Amino acid sequence: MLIADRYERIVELVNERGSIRVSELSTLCQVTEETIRRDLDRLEKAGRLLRSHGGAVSLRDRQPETPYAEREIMNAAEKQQIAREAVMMIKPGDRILLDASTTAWYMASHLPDIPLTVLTNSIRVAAELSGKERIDVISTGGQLSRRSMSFVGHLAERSLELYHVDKMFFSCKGFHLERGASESNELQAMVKRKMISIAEQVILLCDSSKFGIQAFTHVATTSELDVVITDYSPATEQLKQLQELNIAITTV
Amino acid sequence: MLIADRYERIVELVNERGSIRVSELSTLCQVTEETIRRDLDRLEKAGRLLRSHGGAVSLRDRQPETPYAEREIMNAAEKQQIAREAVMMIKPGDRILLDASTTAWYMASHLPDIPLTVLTNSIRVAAELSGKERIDVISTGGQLSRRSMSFVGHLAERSLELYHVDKMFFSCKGFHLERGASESNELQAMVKRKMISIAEQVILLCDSSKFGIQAFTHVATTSELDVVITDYSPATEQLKQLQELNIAITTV
DNA sequence: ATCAAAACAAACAAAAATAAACAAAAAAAT
DNA sequence: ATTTTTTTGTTTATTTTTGTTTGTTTTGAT
Repeated sequence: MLIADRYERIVELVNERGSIRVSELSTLCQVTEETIRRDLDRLEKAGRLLRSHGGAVSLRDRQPETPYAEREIMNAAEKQQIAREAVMMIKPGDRILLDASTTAWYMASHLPDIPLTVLTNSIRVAAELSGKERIDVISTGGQLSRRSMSFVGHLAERSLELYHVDKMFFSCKGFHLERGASESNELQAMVKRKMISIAEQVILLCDSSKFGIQAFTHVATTSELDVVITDYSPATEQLKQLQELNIAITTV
Repeated sequence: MLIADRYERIVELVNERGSIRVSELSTLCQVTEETIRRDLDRLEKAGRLLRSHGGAVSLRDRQPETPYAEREIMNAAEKQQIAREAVMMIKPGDRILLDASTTAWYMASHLPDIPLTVLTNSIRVAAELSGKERIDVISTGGQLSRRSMSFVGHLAERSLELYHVDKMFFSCKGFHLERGASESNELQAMVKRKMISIAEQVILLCDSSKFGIQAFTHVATTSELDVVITDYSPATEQLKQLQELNIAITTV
């Protein structure tokens, strides 16, 4: 069994039963208790369960039910999956950039509390990360955009110019293989374009609802992307196209 | 049963019945009374119930409506009064600056939804104002300061340099007639000094707990202030001093 | 006020769980 | 093919939990 499969199995079991002992997981997964303990440590850091002496407890039922605003979010489960996958790309010490998308917000909530520098224009991301002490959070500032609870405009772009980051994680309204990533709002698009220009590696978080869509404003050509994380399974033809552009695609 | 499960069970039982005896919990959970006592100590420390001789009582229904963080705020009523008074100084079309103090946050919540431009380094102020559509909100951005949920540092100061405002409303740790306004945190102090430099009119929001106090870092000399709003009644001598410096004082 | 029962706190010891260190095996990177 | 990294199991401390014992404090009835 793959290690990731075991992780999934453990989380599943914990959520199913509410709580479970290390010893039980050990026999169920056919690995020693030590291994299970190490797994639980990681899963706890990843925010997928809670450790307790002797075993682990589920986060479900305990965490406040998803707030009103969140229930309306499209493809929430897929976005969460994409966010989890994206978090796995992050190493301690990384300087990363998160945009004001829902998926980036999910990423923030799944980020382990490790030394990191996070630059963002999202209030929600900043607020979420305020609870993680080891993470250095920097906000771009700028004009408040109510709809996305983020900062845009000249000041936001100007602030971004001061920095350089290892990885940028962002989402958009639409993603089209030939036409690239696009956004419905001009101000948001401008901020994202600036973000791309200061990032070493550009990672698009793209749930299936965005595939094949072209929105109002151009944000990035496909070749500007380095990685696409998605729950959509592209056709063989499309995969070849991405390969030719040297873009890694991760399907969750 | 896992320890965490027992904790949950205890809290649940306490909340269900309002109160419960150690002996009863002991038989229900199948552990000795000593263990229950230790559990109750921890749960009380975690703020999940209240200890009492012989057992524990629920916190439910006892909780005040103001959230936990707000309960700890010193002189909350006075600060609210000061905030209301300060809001009365604001005219439609004003460009104002709010710092990251509790009083400024209260001001934000009392601001009417009129055409205004508000510049701030506080996340709470920005979030509060996101509900008022006619107000243009601009955040400075910068490094996140967890304690005050605000932005500080070079970027915050740099952003401020781009603007000029009619009125700045701020608070501080201490205010001393001879020594001026002071702050305990150097980074916050630097931001506030910068704020003062870009404001036409400087208004200090000063509840009585701050009067006569001198904190670590200097923020502003008394003569830099234009208005002081306070719930403290200064002595005639002090009033004369303020008058000589041409500083208006409003006592709420 | 006095006293006995109940409740508690502190100290200790045994058991369970965990953490740390190390080496072997497996997987990934070069 | 090799080196490096990651994962895993094993062994050995260390910590946490729990029950027990002993002495102290609180409570409520006399």
